[in-house]
Amino acid sequence: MDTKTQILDAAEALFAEQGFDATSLRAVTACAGVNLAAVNYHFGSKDGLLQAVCARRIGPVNDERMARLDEAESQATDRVVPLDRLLEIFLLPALRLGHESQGTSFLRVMGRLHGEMDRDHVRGLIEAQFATVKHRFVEAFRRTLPELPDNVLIVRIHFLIGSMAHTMMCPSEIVWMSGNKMSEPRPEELVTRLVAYAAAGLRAPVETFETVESTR
Amino acid sequence: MDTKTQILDAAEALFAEQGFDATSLRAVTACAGVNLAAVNYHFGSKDGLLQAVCARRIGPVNDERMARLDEAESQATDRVVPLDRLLEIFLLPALRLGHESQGTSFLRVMGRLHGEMDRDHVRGLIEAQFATVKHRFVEAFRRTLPELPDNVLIVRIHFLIGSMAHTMMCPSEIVWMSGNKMSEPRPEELVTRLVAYAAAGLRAPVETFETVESTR
DNA sequence: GTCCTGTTCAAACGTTCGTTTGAAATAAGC
DNA sequence: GCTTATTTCAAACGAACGTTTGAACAGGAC
Repeated sequence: MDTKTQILDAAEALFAEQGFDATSLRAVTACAGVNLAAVNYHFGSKDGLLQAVCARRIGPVNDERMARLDEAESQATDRVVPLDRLLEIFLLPALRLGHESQGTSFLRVMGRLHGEMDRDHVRGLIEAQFATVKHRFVEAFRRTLPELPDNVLIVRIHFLIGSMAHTMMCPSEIVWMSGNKMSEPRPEELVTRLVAYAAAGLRAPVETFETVESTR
Repeated sequence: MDTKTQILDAAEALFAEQGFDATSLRAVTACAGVNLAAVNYHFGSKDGLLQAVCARRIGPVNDERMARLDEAESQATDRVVPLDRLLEIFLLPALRLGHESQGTSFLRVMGRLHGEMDRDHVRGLIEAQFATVKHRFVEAFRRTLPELPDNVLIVRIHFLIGSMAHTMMCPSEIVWMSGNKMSEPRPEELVTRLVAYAAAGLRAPVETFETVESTR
């Protein structure tokens, strides 16, 4: 029983460091201090290991998101949750993983997987885990931003998820972009800043077109 | 001479489809219709091929960004380019690659590389290509948003780049998020929407803290 | 024609990978 | 305490990988 979690911890760390493809099962088992065959015995295959690594973290995060959303909607009138609160509910459980000792490196795994969504097994894994969360939050955003046309809302949520994924994946890029004058912000700061940034973006007036085409 | 570009085209397409690690040189050379050894002959190694694939597209994009920024700054008073114009200059050359026949798949390569920034050879490659662009645009953003503290500005630019990278990498996620009710937007529409969204986000009032901590 | 330079080719090299195997070790059931 | 079932282990398997090699081929220069 201990072997399984040892493998999961090692795999999580190594996947985060080097990516899924670049991490060999030999490296995982060596880092975990177990036999090479243990991965195939406990998880069936390397893909099965990836699935288990993800499920262990995503499940609780999405459960917390849903619970908080349920609570906020039940307290609100007409189930309309204010935008800032909605964003915080969506972002905080995910970004706060970085502070828990075990979940530190998982953020990078998730961010990385987001970038591999087009590979079939990864895509299926992600969509299965996030289908209900997506549905519930899109609905909630729609309720709190009723003036926004649906296609605009969807694209803007896509931008939001991009910022979130990018921040989860490579927060160190902030350091580089500041010319090494900043250190990596704490997750709470990132959430606060992203909530303010995305709330303003989501509330922006809907664009009138042709502003871009005319510059060509 | 033809062999080189045939390899570059094939590699670009396959890297975009499957990622760098998952693409074998045998697949590249088969797709290009050339001999396996041609890659090592013309590009030295698989990493060299990746570098060449990137350089071929990033160079012109960044050149165009710089040229447009130069032009806009010279026309503006005190070199202060309006925020919307600045965003458009930054985003359009990158996102418009998707419309050119040859560059279609390169967006995914770039987006993917953004997610692999922590692997040393990739990081070095990206930072070298983007160092001057980063510097110039951070300065330009700072001039047009002088009221924003530097650490806030940097983090918000990071959010912007996340939205851009995510949009370049997996625009099809928009289709999924809409429940297959939308089709993939054209690049011009994406730029217009992202400009409006990011401009509002960048202009948002600076956050007063403790709004998040208090909810724990 | 002869040399020289640049390019292509089939074949192989050595490594590393994910996975499998069958026996040894450990734990559990009764 | 013998018999199950479960878990570990060393070793190997076959496949796929990036890279190298050395011969074959091309086409100008002179």
